[in-house]
Amino acid sequence: MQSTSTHRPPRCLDCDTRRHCLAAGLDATGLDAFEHQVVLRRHVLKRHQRLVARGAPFDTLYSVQQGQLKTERAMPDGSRRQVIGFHQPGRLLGLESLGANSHRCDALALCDSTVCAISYPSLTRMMKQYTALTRRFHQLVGTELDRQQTSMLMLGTAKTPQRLAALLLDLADGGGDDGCPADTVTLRMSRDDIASYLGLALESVSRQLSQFRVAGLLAVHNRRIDLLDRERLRGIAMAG
Amino acid sequence: MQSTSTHRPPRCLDCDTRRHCLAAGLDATGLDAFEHQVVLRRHVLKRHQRLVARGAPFDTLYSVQQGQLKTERAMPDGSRRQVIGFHQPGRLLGLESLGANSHRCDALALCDSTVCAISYPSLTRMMKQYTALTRRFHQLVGTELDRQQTSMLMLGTAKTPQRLAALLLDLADGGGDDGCPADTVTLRMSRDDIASYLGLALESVSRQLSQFRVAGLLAVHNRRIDLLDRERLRGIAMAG
DNA sequence: CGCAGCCTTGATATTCTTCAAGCATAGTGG
DNA sequence: CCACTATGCTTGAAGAATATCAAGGCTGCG
Repeated sequence: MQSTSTHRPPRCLDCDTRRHCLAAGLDATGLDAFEHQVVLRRHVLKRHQRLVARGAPFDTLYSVQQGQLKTERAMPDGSRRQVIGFHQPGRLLGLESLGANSHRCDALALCDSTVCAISYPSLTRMMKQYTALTRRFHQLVGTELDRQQTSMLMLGTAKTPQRLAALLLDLADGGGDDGCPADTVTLRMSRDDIASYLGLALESVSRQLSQFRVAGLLAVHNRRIDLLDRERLRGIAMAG
Repeated sequence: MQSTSTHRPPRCLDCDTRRHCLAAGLDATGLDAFEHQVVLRRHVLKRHQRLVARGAPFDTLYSVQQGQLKTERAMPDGSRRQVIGFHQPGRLLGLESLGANSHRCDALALCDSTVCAISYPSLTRMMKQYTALTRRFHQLVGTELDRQQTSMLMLGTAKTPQRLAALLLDLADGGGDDGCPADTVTLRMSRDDIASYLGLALESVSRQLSQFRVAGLLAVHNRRIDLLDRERLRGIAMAG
């Protein structure tokens, strides 16, 4: 972890993403305990700043409060990197390290972001008492596994158009600040990141975007994408 | 879940895989509580028998005691299936459903197997009291996420030879009944299953096995594979 | 204004899939 | 016990999808 501002953004009670985060479902007392015993601090990250480095000792999970991050993973020998996930507010980072002593992924901010550092030992302690917290934690873990399996399914069986359409729709859902689908998606990541995540060459991503544009499915303005025909995109994402 | 024998195979105390399963690390008292309060029953499965059907209400996890199972996943519309994982003794099934009300995967026995059904509500209750159990559960969850991310990395970035070499070495590790690497691997799954898991056509798997054979890396006797040159296989799995 | 990074597009090369045929194996019933 | 059949596996040839190589354009920042 690298140096970050020590400024403390919204406390749990005032936090916009409380509804979706690990603390969701806690009452006022619980929320207070969570904030003081479990949340170690809040990190304010600048674009491209690293939050977690692979190999760092694991005792902290991270909850995205604002912004967006990517997690990356490399082969043991360093060859072949891949983006494993894009993380929007409410998602938990570091879960794949629960079985190890050290973090298994790098995590980097795609835009200016804030992240809550969560003490894993303290979380464990607090879960003994707060069933709602345990339930929520397990929910997030399950969702994460589910999401990854969906990614595996994409990487294993889907062609380029399906992969890209699915990602765009994914980013659009929950991309609206209200958590609702938005008709315009701002890509916070480079074409390179997208390609890596989808298991494609970056040129393929570029070409596919152009094809979607020509087909009238969307409009491309740099990293802003206007979804013009959600229905057809959804059809492509599902069945090709 | 389909009908299974009601015979109860090894109790926890006598179980060979206790060392690797969810109950690892529990003392005698804990083990007793685990067996009586958390383990609902043990399923004896015949080859090809289904343990879990996608969509079944979720309140049970499964721990593999003996044998091997595969989990499969399909697109919502049913097109495109993929094998998500092969599960050997000690592994937990159903974790991806923790965030949902219903199971998200199918699970099928690849050979005659026994599986412990674990009540998720009871497990949650018992974890409040037994820290070691919580720790172990989180460890298994983390390992599962880690494993899946490694699969994503393979599916996204690796060529055919790398994928297959990595799988063979994976199956060899822990394939020995003592949990140690074995020099001969018995594939419990079809070429089709392997291909699906690796995101390839089954013909590609077959061809690649032949190439490995010609190169003197292994010998193929149906589903029994003798690994003749682990080192070179490992090199291929890592860097191609 | 100009540089640097990012993105698009085109041409070519490669990998993998698909289609098709034949072989081997394990299981079945005579 | 043996022949028979279904299933799974291997191999070959053709074709499709995608990567790679190469060049040029756009954009945002200094």
